[in-house]
Amino acid sequence: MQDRTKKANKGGRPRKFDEDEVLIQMQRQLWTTGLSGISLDGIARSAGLNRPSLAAAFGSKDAIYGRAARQYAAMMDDCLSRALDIDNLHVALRKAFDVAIGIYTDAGPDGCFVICTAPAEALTNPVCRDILDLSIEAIDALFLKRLEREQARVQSSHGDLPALAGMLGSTLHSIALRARAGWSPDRLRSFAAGTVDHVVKDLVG
Amino acid sequence: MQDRTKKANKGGRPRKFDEDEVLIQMQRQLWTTGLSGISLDGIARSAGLNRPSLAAAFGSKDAIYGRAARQYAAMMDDCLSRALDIDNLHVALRKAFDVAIGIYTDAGPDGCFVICTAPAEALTNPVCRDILDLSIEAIDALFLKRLEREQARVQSSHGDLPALAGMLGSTLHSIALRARAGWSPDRLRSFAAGTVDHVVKDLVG
DNA sequence: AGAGTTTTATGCAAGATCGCACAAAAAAAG
DNA sequence: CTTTTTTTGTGCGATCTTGCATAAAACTCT
Repeated sequence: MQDRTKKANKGGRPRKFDEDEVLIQMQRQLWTTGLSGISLDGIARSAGLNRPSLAAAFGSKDAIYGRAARQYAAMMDDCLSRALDIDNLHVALRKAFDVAIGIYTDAGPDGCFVICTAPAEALTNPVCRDILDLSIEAIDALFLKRLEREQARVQSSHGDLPALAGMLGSTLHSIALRARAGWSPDRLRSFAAGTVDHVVKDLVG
Repeated sequence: MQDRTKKANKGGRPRKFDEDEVLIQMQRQLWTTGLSGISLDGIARSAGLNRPSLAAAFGSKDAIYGRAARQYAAMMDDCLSRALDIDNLHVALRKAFDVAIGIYTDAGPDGCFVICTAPAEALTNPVCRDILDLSIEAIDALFLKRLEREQARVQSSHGDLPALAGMLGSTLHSIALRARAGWSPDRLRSFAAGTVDHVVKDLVG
């Protein structure tokens, strides 16, 4: 009966590594190589611990990927939610895309962890399929919620909200891919502005 | 000095396979598993020939992927161009998305070959990076060309054409991912309609 | 200090992967 | 019929990958 997190230590040799820290390192590795692009050996090396330790702490490669992906998705949701919390819709949307573009390009042309690495194996690996599906729905829901809040604020019934939210989600997906293809942050921001301006004008103007 | 295609046969044992036919089979295999999701052994098995023959005819796994991807991109470009050739903008765009959705879902929830398999290894494999970048630019260009044609037809200077083309391209990218996540053709068509209607209204209405 | 517990670190064994070599087979050319 | 050319099919060897076993190390609790 293994506990998912660190079990309440009642003795035993102490770990040489911090679980969260190692998870971040493995996340970065999987982010750049994809799930099948790296072996358990490679992950262990890049995380600075040996394979049996890693296997004991995290399990199989799929399990590691799953945890890394969920951690990423939660972080992303958090960052976007905070940005979208801004009162002015236009500012909120631009901020949300700015934040995302930052994450997609800060450490290199990485793009989105989920959007760029999960699809490749979504047909053969339930872990990838599930996280992909969940992430897509989550992003749509995030934008839709923000647009609904805006529509409630101004009493206008302009615009098909789910469609507009879908356009914002699509733009984010595409930016994730374009970042991976090497587009510069500036170019990505300008690209995002096109859709954002459009959506805001349609809803408010 | 190897010829890329079949060299003008002036003797020698005849091949037991058709090169184009085998390429299609390998393309389908790579489409579902991704580049790193299958071994040369597996590709050879699924194509019905043995590894040395395959290596002699096509080269490394990267070379195979490159040819499969280029073939797919050319096919896609062709299909979309034909659809966009329709005079009525609204009909043309809907047709283009219908065709794409067909390709993305006809044989299962495959999504787009390039968009779903290239990003994962784009950072570590120049072949993947290049085909991804090219495909993104090609799709943008395709939509932009069609919108410019429309703007020339009606003498209106409404709308930021590159931005609108980008929104259409983003929608196509997103649909490629959503198809891979298991969305039904009907749901995808309805999703596409949201952006298409929007773009058409902005440009023409 | 001793017992119990947990992690570390090394290493082995089985299987996958891939490049390459080599002989046999099948066709054209002389 | 022989030579030349090209493909086929088998198989070997080196490396990678992964699960598992095992002994030593480090810490807690009694």
